[in-house]
Amino acid sequence: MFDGIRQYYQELIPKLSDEEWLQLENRLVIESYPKGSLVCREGENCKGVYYIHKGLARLYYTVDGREICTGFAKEGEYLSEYDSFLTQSPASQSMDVLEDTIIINLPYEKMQDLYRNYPIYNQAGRKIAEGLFILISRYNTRLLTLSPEDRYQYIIDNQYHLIQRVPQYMLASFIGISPEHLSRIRKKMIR
Amino acid sequence: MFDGIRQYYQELIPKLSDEEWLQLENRLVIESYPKGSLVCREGENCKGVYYIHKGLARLYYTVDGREICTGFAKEGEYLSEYDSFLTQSPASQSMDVLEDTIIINLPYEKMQDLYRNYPIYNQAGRKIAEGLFILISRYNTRLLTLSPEDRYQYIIDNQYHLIQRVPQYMLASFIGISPEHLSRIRKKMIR
DNA sequence: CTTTTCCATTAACATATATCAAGAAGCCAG
DNA sequence: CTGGCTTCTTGATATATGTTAATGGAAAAG
Repeated sequence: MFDGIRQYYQELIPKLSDEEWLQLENRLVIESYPKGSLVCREGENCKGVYYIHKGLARLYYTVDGREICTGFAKEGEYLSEYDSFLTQSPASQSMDVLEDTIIINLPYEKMQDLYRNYPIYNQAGRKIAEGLFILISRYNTRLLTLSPEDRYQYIIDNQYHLIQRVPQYMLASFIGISPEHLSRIRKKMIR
Repeated sequence: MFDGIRQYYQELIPKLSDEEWLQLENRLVIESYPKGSLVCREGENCKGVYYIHKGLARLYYTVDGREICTGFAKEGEYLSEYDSFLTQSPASQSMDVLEDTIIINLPYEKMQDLYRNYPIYNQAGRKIAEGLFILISRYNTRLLTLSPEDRYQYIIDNQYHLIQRVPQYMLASFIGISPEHLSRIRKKMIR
């Protein structure tokens, strides 16, 4: 069960000891979410950082009753409304799962506890934050510098699993356009 | 000279010792940039994280010969093409200064050196990365969920110094619209 | 299976925002 | 001062993209 996540941390902290790992493992919580269910809700404090053991999760804003997706995570990846998690303030995005999903959750209090008592985890925390920064920064770059068509092409080239597992109208909002417009772009690209 | 930046780190690491601080101070480099000069250029590896001691710096993409601003930093704030800095890969944005500016630079190698020999700085690195994540994440939120008019209003309410120190056409690209459109929005808001 | 719901496509139309072009205003340099 | 940059404004026009609505197919539910 914990093999994947242990390897994940082992790569962040090469010299992680068995004892230190055990301290983390003892703080992890396994949670199971049926397809379509909410992991955390906009307006509430995000209670964890979520490692996806199996399944697919999504992060999204709700604006005027419409959903705008900003991120997805599949097996072996992390996802969280990290702003809300870090500041323990109301989230501006919700998180739900698009398939039956098993999550390994590191709750906020446990994580602070870990930082305090096992300072080596600051190194993991640093690299996680750095990784999330790079992720959102590149997402931003694509939104600001590429055309809608090129943004879709980027997904085809680099995140093809999303094309297979995520409904097209969600991908449309992910690249910042309407579902109808994406449909037209696809039609044009086929020619 | 180093008072501001020392206090900055002291807040990130409350129990920072004099010895540890000295190790950081010895690695800092003071740099002076005349108004309009480049701190780092798109396509090149970003060599530092820059603490602004005096002046005003800006981060921007160049797309089809046009500049798109994504961030500003004034005295007491940090700025960097952090993706490029962390990965030591070509930057997708350039950084320049809008006024005569004095920067305190922590170069990449020195920072890695610090992480290795003084692990406590992982805590500072974590908090800096977390802070930068929150910054870009909220910028993203505003771009995706607010109207152009509300994004401009946000600057008036929360970053008024930008209105005073940054040319309007740069602010326009910062909120994701053309200079002409911002001019019209301003006209409408005056009424 | 059959029914319902969800999703993708297509077309006609609407609109926000960009672009182009010109002039006015402010500001710096000689 | 005065002439030249740079920036801001304004108007006319263009266009990318959104919106609305209808259709058909696929997938899920019973």
